[in-house]
Amino acid sequence: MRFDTCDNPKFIAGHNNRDKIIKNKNTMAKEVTKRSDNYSQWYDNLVVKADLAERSAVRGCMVIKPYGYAIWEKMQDVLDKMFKDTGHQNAYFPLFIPKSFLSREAEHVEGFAKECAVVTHHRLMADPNGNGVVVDPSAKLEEELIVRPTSETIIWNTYKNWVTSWRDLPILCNQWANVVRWEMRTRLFLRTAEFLWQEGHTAHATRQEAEEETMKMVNVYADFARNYMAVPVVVGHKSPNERFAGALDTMTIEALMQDGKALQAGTSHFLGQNFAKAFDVMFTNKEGKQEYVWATSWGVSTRLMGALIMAHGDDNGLVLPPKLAPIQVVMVPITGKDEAVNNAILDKMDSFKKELEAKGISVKIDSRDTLRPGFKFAEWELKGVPVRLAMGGRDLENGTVELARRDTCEKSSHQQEGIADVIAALLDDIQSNIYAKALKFRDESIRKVDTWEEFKEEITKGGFLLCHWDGTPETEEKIKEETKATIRCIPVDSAVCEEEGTCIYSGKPSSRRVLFAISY
RNA sequence: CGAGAUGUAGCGCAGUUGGUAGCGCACUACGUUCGGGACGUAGGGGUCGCGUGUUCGAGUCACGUCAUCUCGACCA
Repeated sequence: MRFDTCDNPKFIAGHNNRDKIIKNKNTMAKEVTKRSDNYSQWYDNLVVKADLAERSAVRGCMVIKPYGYAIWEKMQDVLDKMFKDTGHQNAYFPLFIPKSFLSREAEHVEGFAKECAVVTHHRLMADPNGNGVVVDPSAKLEEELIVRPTSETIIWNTYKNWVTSWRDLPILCNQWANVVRWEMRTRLFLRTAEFLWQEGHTAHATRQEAEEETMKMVNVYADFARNYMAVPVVVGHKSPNERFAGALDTMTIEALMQDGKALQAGTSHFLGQNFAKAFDVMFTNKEGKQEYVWATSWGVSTRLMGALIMAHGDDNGLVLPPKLAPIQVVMVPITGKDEAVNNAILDKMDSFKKELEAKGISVKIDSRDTLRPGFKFAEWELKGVPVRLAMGGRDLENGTVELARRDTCEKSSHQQEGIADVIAALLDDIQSNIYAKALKFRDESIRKVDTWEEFKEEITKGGFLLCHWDGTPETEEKIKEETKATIRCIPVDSAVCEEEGTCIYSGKPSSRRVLFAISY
């Protein structure tokens, strides 16, 4: 485990009342847990304190607050464009699925049955005993409805009517939706009973085309994670044990969190003809023969929010990559008694704001006059705003401003002239810096391990272990039982993986290494 | 569903051998402040999770119940 702290002593130095600062530091220490003390608590704490989300009155369900939702919306905007650029269209399918649909595909039902919410009645009535309302027994549904845990079944039942000829293919649809999976234990963003996601569902005439689609979309996710979230990911295939229920192959992007645990951040499934057969979706091919359609599905969820928080956050709060930050620059005026000076500062800030907005940079001027600057600094750091600009009476005289970057907490003084260009460059630099930092951490956390003894020791330290595996589900299961570690993926892309060796657990021969970790 | 813990103001907590509820933060008003989480003064806010019992009297004791959290099993 490793944490980079950002406890800059400059924040304290020079203040004329050290006792007060220390007192306040203590107060904060109580409020915000440090990562090294308790990583889970730090995470939960941060999600709430940074105003991203909170627990709701409904068991296992969260309220995503405006600031958190704004980040999700930015993610949606980028992903939606990427989907459309790769030829997909949005559509919407029902929240409810007839219960019988779920059982059409045997593995699928087995995978999801345990976590489905079921609608049994369509009406309530006043309780005859006077205790509020009860279900109206006469309103029992003929066929019960499942609240979708994922939409393959309802969608493939629909696609049946959309496809008759090879000319109708491919179908490339995506939907933005909520789904419900009744989990035993929940954590904000990482695992909630209801969550938001997108699910792409495509239908193809050939196996090859569907396999290419599966690969294409996992690469879209990897691209998004790396270039927008600034989170490095490993792309690979899931082992049969970890595969999506009903898929022939599941591809995944795996990210590493700062506590050394892995997080599955997105998946893309090659479904073969399983759902086409279950829902009887056939087409006439160019040769005039009847054939089952080939399918894929792929999704990312609000879990990405969790990945974002855990990949970059520090003991001062959230650290947002500029490309996804709802507010990229916050301006804090340092005001005093002189109203003329205060107004001049705010006027300057307004002009900076216009310049920045012309460059497509989002800016907030924090002109709340009942709060002191120090409080605002701390608050915007907690919320992860990439760049802060502060300006007071002295700056006004000198023609300068102070810039602070969230990723390193470094402060610097700049001339007002050309400040928009400086900030634009700084945002780019922050984006690449936090990626570089996360990449360095991730790369340093990948180790090759060749003996079982070493494996048991190393896995407790967190990170990814590259090991030989004999390819059997039994061995994977044993390793999981003894160490809690699972195969996160069989990496597609790594030259280091492809070498002969012997399975770490069984000693049987293996032709390539796979990636193990303890995961969320 | 197995093991453990906790429910007292919006949040975090204290509350002694049972005697009628308090602290910090937050909140409201006014004033002084404002370059790293300000200070003063004055305020407001509670079915002590719920129920039953013991008692003259229950936040406190007993039994029951509900909820939440942590750790397991399950999962994007």
